[in-house]
Amino acid sequence: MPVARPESSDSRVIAHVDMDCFYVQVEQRKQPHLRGQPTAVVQYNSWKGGALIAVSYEARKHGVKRSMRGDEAKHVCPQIQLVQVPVNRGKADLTVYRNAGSEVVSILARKGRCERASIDEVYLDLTEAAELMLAETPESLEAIHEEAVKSHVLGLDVDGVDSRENVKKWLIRSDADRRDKLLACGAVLVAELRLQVLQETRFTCSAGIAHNKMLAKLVSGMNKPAQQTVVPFSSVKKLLEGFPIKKMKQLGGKLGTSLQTDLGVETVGDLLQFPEVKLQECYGMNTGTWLWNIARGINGEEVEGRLLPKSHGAGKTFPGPAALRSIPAVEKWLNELCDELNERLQSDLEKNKRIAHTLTLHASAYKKTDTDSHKKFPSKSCPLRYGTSKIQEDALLLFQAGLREYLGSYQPKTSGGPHDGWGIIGLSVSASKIVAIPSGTRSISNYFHSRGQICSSAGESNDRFSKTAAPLSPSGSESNSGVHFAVSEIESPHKEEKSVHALASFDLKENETQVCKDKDPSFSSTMSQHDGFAFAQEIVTPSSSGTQSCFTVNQTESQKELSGENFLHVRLKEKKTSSSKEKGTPSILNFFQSRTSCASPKQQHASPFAVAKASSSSDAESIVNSCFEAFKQKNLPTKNRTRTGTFNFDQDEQRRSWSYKIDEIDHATLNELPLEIQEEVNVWLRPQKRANILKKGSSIPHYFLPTKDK
DNA sequence: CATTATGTCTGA
DNA sequence: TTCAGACAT
Repeated sequence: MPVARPESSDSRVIAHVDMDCFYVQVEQRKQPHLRGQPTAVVQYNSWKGGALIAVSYEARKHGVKRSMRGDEAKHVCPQIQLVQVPVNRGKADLTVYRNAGSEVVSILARKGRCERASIDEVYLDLTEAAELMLAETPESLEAIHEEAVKSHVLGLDVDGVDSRENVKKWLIRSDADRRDKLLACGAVLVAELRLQVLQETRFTCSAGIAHNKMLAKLVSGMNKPAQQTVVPFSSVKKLLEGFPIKKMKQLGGKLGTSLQTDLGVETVGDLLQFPEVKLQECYGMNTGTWLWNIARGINGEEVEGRLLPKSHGAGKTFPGPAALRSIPAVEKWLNELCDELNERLQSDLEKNKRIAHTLTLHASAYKKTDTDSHKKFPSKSCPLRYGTSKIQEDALLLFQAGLREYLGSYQPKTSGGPHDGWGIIGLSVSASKIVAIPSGTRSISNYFHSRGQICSSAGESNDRFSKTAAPLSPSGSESNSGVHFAVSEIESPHKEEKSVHALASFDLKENETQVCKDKDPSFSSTMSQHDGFAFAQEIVTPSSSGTQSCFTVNQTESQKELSGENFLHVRLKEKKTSSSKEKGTPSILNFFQSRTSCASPKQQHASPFAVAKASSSSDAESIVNSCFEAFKQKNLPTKNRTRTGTFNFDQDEQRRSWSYKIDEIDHATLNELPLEIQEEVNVWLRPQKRANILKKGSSIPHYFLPTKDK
């Protein structure tokens, strides 16, 4: 349920950035000939052409919709290009999209706190940057970004015909409410970011800019693709009063339906008439207050500074006849899933220096013969031990524990034989409680050094753990440095039995635990062992993943380089030449359109690409590709440079300031250290309790107080 | 037999 | 803490 957060006066500048049909764009970048074509990304081609999970805007024009089958889509739009999601280990593999999402995040995080909301969406808190812009350049907003001028400003465009002149006037209006000015700055900042995303990734996105997350999210999709929408303070009420309640985030499900059927609420405006207490009675304290606030455009949720996912999961469904009906079949697929999970954990460890602490198995099942076939297959979790085979082993144990519980006491003795009347419809394994390995140096480091116990390779002490590093997922070209444990020792069977096996926190009943013990003698190891060192196994195995590059470049510097090459202007001054563009065909789209025009002689000089392409190719796409490659090469060497103004780190990580380097610690010898130090180490490796900071009792200036109004 | 695969968050 | 369930893309 949504939680109502107390709110301070909202002059924040919040943006929600949403990639346009993201998976399609990823595929189109890979196969440029698909650009501009009706395209959809589909997974599992075999059954009815597979399920569409992303649809290009060209295809949407032809009536193609997500949730269509590939066959349906072909029927509606015969020319449609269907691209399959990559399949690995017999299952869909979304790695390329995750990595592409990380590329985008690393760019969007440049100007303020950034929260990765999903694989293709982020929230930004640009308040500080906007305030700075307002303070530093009082009238210099004259140099309005070309893209910002094409913002849609709600309330400004009566009938959707807000000329860009009007928008420009609004953006630089000197008599404006301070909040509007801040939003105007936000619009400029977001426009710049979107352009940077386009330049550096070739992906377009849309955005909403408002005073809180809810409003920003609400409008980010209002003008798609490749456009942005601003919600001035003064237009909030009108925006919300007619807005369908079910389309509000969080209200698309049962709660929204209840609002409709039980309270007769169809629009957000309808909600205004209900007293807070009434809503609280119906839906509880938190949800009630949240609803009351939402109706008034109030939403105090903070943008969390988080660029990385909190968990990793790998799963697959086995619909109908594909259901798994034997333990060996389950084991086979579990192994595949765990293998993928392990690969992603390895990658996270290497790239982001993070360690997951909990392994969870989810499954869904049916029982043929049984009456209570509605019973859910229980999820089970246990401490996570690194290493494919360990994960596989533990996952299978979890599954078996779950299965026993699921089947209850009455199971045929012939259990294990094929077809016992049960079937597994879905399987997934996930890793959670991921914590960053802290950075810095400390006395412990000295301790090891003074004892000559250095285990990391000499000069490889890394800055990557420090705050200046940008631990973002796809950074494939990174050297395999960073974590240097004495793996050989830890991995020896001897050590393994001694200190690594740990499945203590199985939440099983006594008899179930007993069964597990039968299969795993080390089952009774303790939690603390797990917390400390279980992860150390197999982590050095070089990961074969990560082929994508991460373009984290110094912004100003790349701008120079770019403009020097006339690749694209980032901060454009007033440009009178390109004024013919309509709202519906935003100029950011011209990034690609102009490419096309590259091929046409008459417009060549007008295209930024004309300079770089050297007229060597007649293929517009290849021209752009070569431009892009040139850009990459120019900027890649700088990618590890410190960036200013970034917010790349988990708060946990930021709070702690350690003065040792964890990668210099020989974990195999940790057990022999003074207990004091052992405990300290354990603390870093244990998930940190998150401080529960709720701003209680702060004043709540409301957009539309029933009493004060407005 | 079919929105798949993944993710976040809250309440119990 | 763990697990179930809601919600989202």
